[in-house]
Amino acid sequence: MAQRWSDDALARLRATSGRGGAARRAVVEYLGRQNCCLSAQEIYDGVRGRGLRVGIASVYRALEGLDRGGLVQRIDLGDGVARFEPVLPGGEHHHHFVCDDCGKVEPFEDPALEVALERIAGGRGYDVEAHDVVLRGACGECR
Amino acid sequence: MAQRWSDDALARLRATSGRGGAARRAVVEYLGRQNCCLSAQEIYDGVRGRGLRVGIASVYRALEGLDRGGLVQRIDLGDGVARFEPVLPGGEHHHHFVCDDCGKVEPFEDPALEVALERIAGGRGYDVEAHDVVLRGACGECR
DNA sequence: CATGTCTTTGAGAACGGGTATCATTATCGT
DNA sequence: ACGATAATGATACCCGTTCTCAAAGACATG
Repeated sequence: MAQRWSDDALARLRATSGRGGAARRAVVEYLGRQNCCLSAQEIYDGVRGRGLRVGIASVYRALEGLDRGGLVQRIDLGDGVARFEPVLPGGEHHHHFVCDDCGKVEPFEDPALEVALERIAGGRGYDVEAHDVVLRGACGECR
Repeated sequence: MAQRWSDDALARLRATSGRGGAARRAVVEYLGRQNCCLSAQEIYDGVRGRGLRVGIASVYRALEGLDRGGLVQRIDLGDGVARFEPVLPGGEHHHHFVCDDCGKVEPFEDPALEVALERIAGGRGYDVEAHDVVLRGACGECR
């Protein structure tokens, strides 16, 4: 599935952008292997760790393209660092719990929450396209 | 009510910090007069606009103290700027809708959403103390 | 009220994530 | 293989936030 996302993302990037590139490919492949959000710096370190000489600017450029195409979700956990994670084709997605104590980030899913969010989207004059939910507190270990 | 929050916040700050200060008082009073979130820069400009010579560092210091005491909520709308708003004593609070087009920020309340969030807090191993919800899309005017 | 101690304050330097710049490199249709 | 042109990497830059430190202010005491 992750492989699937990477291939799909690369194909769509090429369709809108016209030309390929090694840095972009490295970022997409690295991102497709993860299952939760990563900061640009983490992606940069991860890709560099494989011996590829990519610039941090290229990481941001790739992420911007992915974000514009809806292939990646930008997540803000409140620490001033943007994180990114693949948007899976099925539409299912998760939210995040952040431990105030140890800083650990854990994903969670909750259908009832999604329903409540959908209702809000429909009920107001807004045209809601995305929603971010972050829970904060103490995790099981730190409690 | 706003007046009430300011007085309460100042009293509690003094209790934990031991000593008063003009900058802190100015920030708290300015913040207490608002009804939605403000950035540190907006608070700084607002206080300065009243002719008070306060430093931006003092604004951040006051906000940090208020945040530690749970008197203010830190809100991250995803644009890299932290915003702050008073936490009202009743416990009622709202979330935010951000227009991707014009950047307008509107508060909204939704009891059903709160219920869903409460359920999550209870159901997992976490000890949830706070939750942030941000909806993004096109507002009524920009649609 | 005057004094002394200790906290707060304001200005500006420092820091860090993210973006812009620009010469160089790589891609891909021809 | 060639050439037009987009992508890349290093680095300078921007801006929000934090740190530093001397000066000013607050409070207890005499």
